[in-house]
Amino acid sequence: MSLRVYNTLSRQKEDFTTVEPGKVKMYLCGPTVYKPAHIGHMVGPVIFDTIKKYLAYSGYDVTWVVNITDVDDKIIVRAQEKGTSPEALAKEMTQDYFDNLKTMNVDGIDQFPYATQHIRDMHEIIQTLIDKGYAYPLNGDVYFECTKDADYGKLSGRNLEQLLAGTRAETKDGKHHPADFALWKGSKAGEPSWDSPWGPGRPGWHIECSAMARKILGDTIDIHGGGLDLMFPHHENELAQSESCTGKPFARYWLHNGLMQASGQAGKVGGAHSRQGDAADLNAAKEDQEANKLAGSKGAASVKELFARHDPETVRFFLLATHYRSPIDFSDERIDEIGKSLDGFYRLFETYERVTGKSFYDLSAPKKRASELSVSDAGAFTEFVTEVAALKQRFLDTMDDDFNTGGAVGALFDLRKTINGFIGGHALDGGKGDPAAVAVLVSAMTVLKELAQLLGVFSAPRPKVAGADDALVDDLMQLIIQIRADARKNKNFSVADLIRNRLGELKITLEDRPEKTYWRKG
RNA sequence: GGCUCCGUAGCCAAGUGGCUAAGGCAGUGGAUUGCAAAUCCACCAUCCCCGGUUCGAAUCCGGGCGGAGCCUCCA
Repeated sequence: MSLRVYNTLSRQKEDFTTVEPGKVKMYLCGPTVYKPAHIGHMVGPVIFDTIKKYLAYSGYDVTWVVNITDVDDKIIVRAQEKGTSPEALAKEMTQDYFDNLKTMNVDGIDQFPYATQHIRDMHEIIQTLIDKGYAYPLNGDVYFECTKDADYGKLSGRNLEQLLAGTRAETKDGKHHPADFALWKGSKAGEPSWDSPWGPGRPGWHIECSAMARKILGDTIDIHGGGLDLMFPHHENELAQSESCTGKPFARYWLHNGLMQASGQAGKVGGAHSRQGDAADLNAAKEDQEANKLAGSKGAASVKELFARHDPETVRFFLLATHYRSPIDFSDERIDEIGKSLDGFYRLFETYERVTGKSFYDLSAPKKRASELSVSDAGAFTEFVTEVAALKQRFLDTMDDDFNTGGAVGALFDLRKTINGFIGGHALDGGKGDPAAVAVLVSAMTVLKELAQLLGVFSAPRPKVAGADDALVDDLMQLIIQIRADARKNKNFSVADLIRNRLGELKITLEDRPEKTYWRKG
C-alpha cells in the first residue's frame, strides 16, 4: 500500500507525491514566543515529528522547518507588562519551547528560522506583490488586496461575500476591503521597527511564514502543517500572498491537526470561546474566557507543570493515540489511563531483560522500511514469526493511511500480546529457554522497537520514580525480600503477606517469580 | 448568520460500502500462584434518531437532534 494523506485543500485523501522525487519539504507553523508553552502547543510538533519519522522511514529525504515568530503584538504587550524588552522575552520563551520539544522527544526539526532574521525576504515578497498589483501601501502600512486574488478563500472554503456577512465590518480607514490584511505595519514609537521602502515598521502576521518557507524550502513546498485554528485566516492569507507572488502553488498538501480541548468545558485549551455575532454575546464570551483563565483550567497550565504530573512519554503516547485530525480532550485521568496501558510494555521490557540479559533499549532496529516483507521458514516458530510480520504489516498499512497513529497503536498492543503469549508458551521467562526460541524473541522485539521508533517512544528507559533509583533503598529491599523469602520457605504466609501488604501501602509492588522476587515502585 | 468538522461498548478510541465492528482503560469468569503480582485465554457494541440509494451501509445521500472549531494577529 502506498501513502495517502488528507489534504485540507481538496477535503479528501490523496496519493502522496512530492515536487522532487524522494524529497519532502515540510513546513509547520511554529510558536509566537510570548508565554510558556502549554500542552496544546505540543500537539503539532509531536504529530509532525511522527509524520517526519514515518516519511524518513518510508525512504524520503525530509527537510522540516518550524518557524519562531519573535516579533508580534502579543510579544510587545507582554514584554511591557513584565517590564522587559520584547527581544529578551522572545529569547526566554524560545528557550522554553526548545526545552519542551526535547522533553517530548521531538528531535526531527531541521531548522528554526526566526522572523526577525528574514525581514529582507519579506520585503522582497511585499514589493513583488505591490508590483503585480496585489498589494497597496497605505499610511505606512501595506495591505494585501484580497479582491485581486481570484481564488482567495479556497483553503478554508470561504468567499469574500461570506466574510463580509459574518463580520461586524468596520473597515479601517482606507482599506479597500475589510478582508484586506496587513503585510507590513508602520511602527509606533517604542515598538520594534525595521526600515522598509514604505517606512519604518514591522511584519504583518502572515508574511513571515511565506517568506521563510520560500527562502528555505522553495516556492512550492510539499507539506504545510499547523493547527486547525490556523486554517483561517493565517494559512488562507499565507497561501494568497505566496501564490500571488510566485504564480506557483504554495503547498501541495495542507495538513491540519485537531486541537486540544479543555476537558468538560467548551473551548480549546488556553484559547477563546465561541461566540455569537452581536456585541452583548461577545462581551459575555470574553467574561467567560476570563473566568476560565482565573479558574486556571488544568490543560492550559504550562507543559513543564504537566511533566511534573505525567511522564513525557505517556503524554506523547496520549497525543498519538487519537487520529491527528481529531480534537483531543485534555484530562489528567485520560493520561493516567494511557500510562496504565503503557505499563504492559515496560513489564515486557523487563521480561525481555530477564530472558536475554540484555536491555530492550539497546536493541538496534532498522531505520528504513524494507523493500518487501519476507517471512523465512522458522520451523516450529513459523506461526509466531508470521503473526509478527502480519502485525508489522498492519501497523505500516495503517500509517500509510493518512498517518493513522491511533490505529497503528492498536497493532502495537496486539504485537505486545502476541509476544507475551510466545514467551509464556515457550516458558522463556525464568532463564533457561530454548536458545532458538530466544533468538526468535529477539527478532520479534526488534520489530516492536522498529515500530515504536516511528512513534518516537520507547527509545530510552523512563526516569525512575524517586526512591527507586537509590542504591541504599535497593539494598534494604533485598534484605526485606530475603526475610520474606525465609518466611515463605517456612510456610509462614501471614508474615510474608504482611510484608507485601505493607509495602503495597508504600506503592511498592513485589513479584514472586520462580527464580527470585522482584520489586518496583510506582 | 456564514464556513468547516464530529456523534462507534461504562469511559477513551480505530474503522468511512461487503468475512465474526481493531485496540486501550474499567468489569466479569478461567489458567497460573501458598495467596498475590505479572502474563495468557474467554466474555463484554448491530455504530445518535428518521427516511432514502444499494444485492449489501457504522461507512453514501436527505432531514432531525446533540457537540466542537473558525469567521477576534490562538498551535
